Amino acid sequence: MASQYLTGEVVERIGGQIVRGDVAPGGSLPIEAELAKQHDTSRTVIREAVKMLTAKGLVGSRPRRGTYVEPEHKWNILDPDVLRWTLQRRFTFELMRDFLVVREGIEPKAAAAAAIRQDRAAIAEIAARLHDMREADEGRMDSLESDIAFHIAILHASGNRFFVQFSHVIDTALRFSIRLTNSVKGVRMASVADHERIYLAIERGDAEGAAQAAQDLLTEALRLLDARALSDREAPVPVD
Amino acid sequence: MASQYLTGEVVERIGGQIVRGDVAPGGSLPIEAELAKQHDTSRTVIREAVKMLTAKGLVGSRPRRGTYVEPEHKWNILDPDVLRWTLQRRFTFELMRDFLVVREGIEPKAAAAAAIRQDRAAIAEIAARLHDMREADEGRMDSLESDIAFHIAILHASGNRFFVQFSHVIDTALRFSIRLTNSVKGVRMASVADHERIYLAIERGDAEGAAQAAQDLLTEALRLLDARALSDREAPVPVD
DNA sequence: GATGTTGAATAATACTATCATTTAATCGTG
DNA sequence: CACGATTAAATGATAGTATTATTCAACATC
Repeated sequence: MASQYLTGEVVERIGGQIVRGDVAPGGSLPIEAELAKQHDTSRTVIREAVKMLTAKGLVGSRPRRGTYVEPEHKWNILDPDVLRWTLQRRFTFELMRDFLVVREGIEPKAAAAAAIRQDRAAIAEIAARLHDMREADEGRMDSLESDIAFHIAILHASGNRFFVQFSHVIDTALRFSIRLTNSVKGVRMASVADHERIYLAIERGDAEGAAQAAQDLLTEALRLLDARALSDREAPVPVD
Repeated sequence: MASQYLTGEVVERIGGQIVRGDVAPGGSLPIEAELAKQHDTSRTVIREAVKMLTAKGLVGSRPRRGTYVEPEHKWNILDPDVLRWTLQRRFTFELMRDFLVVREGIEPKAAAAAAIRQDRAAIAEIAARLHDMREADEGRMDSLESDIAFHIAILHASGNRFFVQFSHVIDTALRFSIRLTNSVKGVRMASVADHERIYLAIERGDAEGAAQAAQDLLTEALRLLDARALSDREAPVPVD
């Protein structure tokens, strides 16, 4: 081996394995030398990979004890990588529901903040993404990407540093969320009109209206999710 | 050097410097060999430290280009370390306000979820933390710690995996937030009674009441913060 | 003159080997 | 059986070398 971005690949593999549950929290990974053999690489690369996983809260390591998986509550699930692994390997309706509840907390607040702040450039960006969504509706653009971009644009327009940072979380999770909700046959969950309501409220500085419109969109998504969860009971693991 | 957990110290130092703004986003850090000399250690340690900072989104590195600071929007500010550095070195009323708005999004939702879920063990934990707060009020316990523990307990009682993960963020940030709001002379911002209202609503399964009580507490905190921001204009940088 | 190609310099990436330190587990004693 | 000393296993740290991607500039080509 020596494929340049090798450390990243090892992080990806081991991180994925851990999140998938190959090693239970509290359990030990093989020792560094053994991991090096398993991944056909040197101990140095393994050490650097383990350090990255440590930074994400997935593992810890002490002399003699070895490298062990941390309890789940220490995992930094808001880290884009960890979140992606989690959604890829442990996708359930329950998790999706938890995520929608978080969005209910964040997005209406962000929309309201954007309406108050009136950052013209940022609002123009939202309009542009709305335009993309219309194009996508007629097949001239990617529907998933433009939908995500619209939601991200609102977070940016809020001017709240934490909301901006949430973009990564929302971005990663929406790729799964939207794919799921859209996959319900015959139902186009998030219509362009619904999104437009949010934009218009922000544009005219109507904080409450923006929050309400964002809330409505998510309430509807939750309703659909619950309906579907009831129909195909405990049917997880799609995507990718 | 050779102080055993050296890598962590180097991460702390370099991470702190970056967040403080010693190197502007886009700018380059010294080359690995130079960093090793500066921190009086080996290149290996520097490499492992840089990898950890990479995992937190603070830096990137490519052959020939060197190690460079990523634009701020790529920083994983929800990472406990990054958040702590940010609050330690860039503490402003604006940031504090942004954080309170996030809490407004999260905590009422978590309180409502806890009221619906009715996890008796988790609710007992909230009661215990409330009890600690009363003790603290009479000087028999640490006020900051018990206040934080109370809020964290609610997040756990929500049963929402993302809210639980938020504990780290809230925990880190509250250590600064509460210290600030409490430092306003003569004003005890978060009274035990206010917290008790939240607990009682959760306990009796009143989702809306719990959300409202949590919301009220935060609204009051915001009001106080704004009032203080007006009085001692642009006066940041306390704590630690 | 604009554009594309080649090649040398450079700085990071990857690997190997070795020593130091910490600490869990074991072994001997009292 | 308790408990301190010993041992050994695993990570932590260091030094040095080989490899490779990237940049930048010189050069050729259109």
